[in-house]
Amino acid sequence: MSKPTMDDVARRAGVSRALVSLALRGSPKVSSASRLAVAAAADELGYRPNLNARHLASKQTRTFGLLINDLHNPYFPGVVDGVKQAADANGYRLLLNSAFLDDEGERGALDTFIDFNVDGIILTGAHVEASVIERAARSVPIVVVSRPIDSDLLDTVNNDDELGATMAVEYLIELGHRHICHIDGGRGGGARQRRAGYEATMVTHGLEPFIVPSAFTESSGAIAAQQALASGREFTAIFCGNDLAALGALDVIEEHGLRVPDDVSLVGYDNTFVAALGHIALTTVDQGRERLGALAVESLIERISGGRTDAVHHVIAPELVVRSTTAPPPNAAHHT
Amino acid sequence: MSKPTMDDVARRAGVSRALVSLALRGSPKVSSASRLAVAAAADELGYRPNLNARHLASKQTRTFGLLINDLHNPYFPGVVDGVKQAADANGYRLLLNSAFLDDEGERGALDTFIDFNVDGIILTGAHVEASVIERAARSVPIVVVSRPIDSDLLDTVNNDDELGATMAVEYLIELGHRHICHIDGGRGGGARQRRAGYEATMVTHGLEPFIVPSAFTESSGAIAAQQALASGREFTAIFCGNDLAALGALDVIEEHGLRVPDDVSLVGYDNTFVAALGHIALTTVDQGRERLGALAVESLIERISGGRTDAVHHVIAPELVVRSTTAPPPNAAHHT
DNA sequence: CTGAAAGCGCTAACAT
DNA sequence: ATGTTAGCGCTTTCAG
Repeated sequence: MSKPTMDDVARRAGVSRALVSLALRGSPKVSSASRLAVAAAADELGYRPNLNARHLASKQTRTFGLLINDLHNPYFPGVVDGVKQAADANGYRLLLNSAFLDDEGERGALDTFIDFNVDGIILTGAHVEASVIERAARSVPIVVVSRPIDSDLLDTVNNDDELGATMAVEYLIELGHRHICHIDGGRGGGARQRRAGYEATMVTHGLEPFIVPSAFTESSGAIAAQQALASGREFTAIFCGNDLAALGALDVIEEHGLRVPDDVSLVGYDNTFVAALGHIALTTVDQGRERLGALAVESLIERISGGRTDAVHHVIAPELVVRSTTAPPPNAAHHT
Repeated sequence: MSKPTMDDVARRAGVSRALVSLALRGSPKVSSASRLAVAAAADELGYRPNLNARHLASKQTRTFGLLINDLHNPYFPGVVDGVKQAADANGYRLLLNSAFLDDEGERGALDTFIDFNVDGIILTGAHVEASVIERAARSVPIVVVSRPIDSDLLDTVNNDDELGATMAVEYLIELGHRHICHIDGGRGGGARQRRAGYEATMVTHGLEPFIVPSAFTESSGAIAAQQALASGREFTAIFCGNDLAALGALDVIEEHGLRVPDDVSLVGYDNTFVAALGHIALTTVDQGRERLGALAVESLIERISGGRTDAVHHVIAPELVVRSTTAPPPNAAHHT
């Protein structure tokens, strides 16, 4: 005796299969007598609807595909939380896929979502070319989180990276820093905007930008810090593309016998839990990641149920979180 | 013009639908001529098979459900990596679900997996009662990672938590510690075994156990450390249930003006990336999490393709990773 | 309010 | 090697 089907329930309840379908989904056009009979029968049989059959017949899955690139980056769980909560609240399931940082994998994950007939896709941390995402967006609503993409085929949800970077750099300048290095985030989501914010702010203040290319990982942050130190260029502060890179930089700086923040100030981005550890206490910028996740779901639902078809690009304001890795530069006294 | 179906491909290639099905799945009983014609037609049409239809018809999904409880714990991404890699290698897709730490959610996630008809389920970090999991295991192969469960309905994959704990405590004892506190992991996977290892080792060495109940999170670790400190009981070292708890404890210890490892030695469990940060340099125990993930997939495949039906419980050896949070106790000189 | 009938797009015998 | 014929389990018109 394998799993009971809807027919079994119908037979047991003494009604037709169609009615069972309606009753189980709480349709208003079912008498309460039948409704009860069906519920009882389903319960006794331990009936569970076969989702594949349902999805095939209804052509919708009440499921969102969520593609996360780097599960190792503690930034993402926060986004997932926001997405998950909003999805739950709206009766949507989540199909998660982490893609291991390679474009081929991301493309494949997108295709799989579409083949599965998800009702919408949320991408975060995806590196794949925008055109690939746009192509996919023709068959299903897509929203991209934490990566600004200028497209009218899909929605995006971001914090204002440029503003966040500006806030961080302005803060360092206020502290008295003149030589501020930026370890950038390479292809990472929002990295370009943060770099732009850094650059513009430096220029505005008549300071010379000093950018070391890197990525959103600890190891690349370490390498970049290494290079910055080896370059011989003077700097008293580093603004890193994200927290992870800052962590890597922190290690290298201390290995070189320099102290943070006494010799070098350090600022990250994302306000991940690691930044909050008392032992690290990294000054950083908070994106409001739960909020971003929730907005992503809302966007999708607007398209699905609200019939919206034009793209919306959400931008929320980031927040500077000052902790203990920032202080006036060592020679601040001379400058005042 | 909506998505092309298999019929469209068949028509275009001038063959029957069944043949398209076979050709597309690389069956050997298709002439290379047809194979080519089908491939060409599919390509021109941009055909993609509808997975829901396929799954419904074939009654299998080539998909594993992966349930992770706490996405915020950096331990899990490692397991996911192992799982993902092994799944890819064997042509299985992954359906991830993070469950937000509540039993109801976990139960729901399990059901959803089953309703989706996944071919197997991998659970990690799940707190839900074993009986719930066992019930689910009657309809689909299940393997539980990093939580020892004595059941012959499902497989488990674990590191030897008791051994790992023993190694950690033995190491502290060797360093000269006599008063070692254990901040335990409560309901967390493997927590009971680690506690047992701690307790047994202490007793073996004629030392008195000092256990503070806690959980696998940073905040609970902090609270527990607070309690340990407030208790007035003497201790020169703490063995924590996992890295996260150790991080929380570390903060509290330092807030109390004590230094690690000079005043208090600290050991974690899991060897997450945070432990490896130069700035933290936490002594900890490595479970070999990628390996655990890979073994989980292997177990599932043995049941699915190998026809295995009796339960297998894998236990792999953990490894002590000594870093900088451990040192002889402050008064070591007196003891020698 | 309820039932009958026709698919959803694919796979899987069974023939040929 | 290829085509025919049934379904998989559900939803959804359409009558009544």
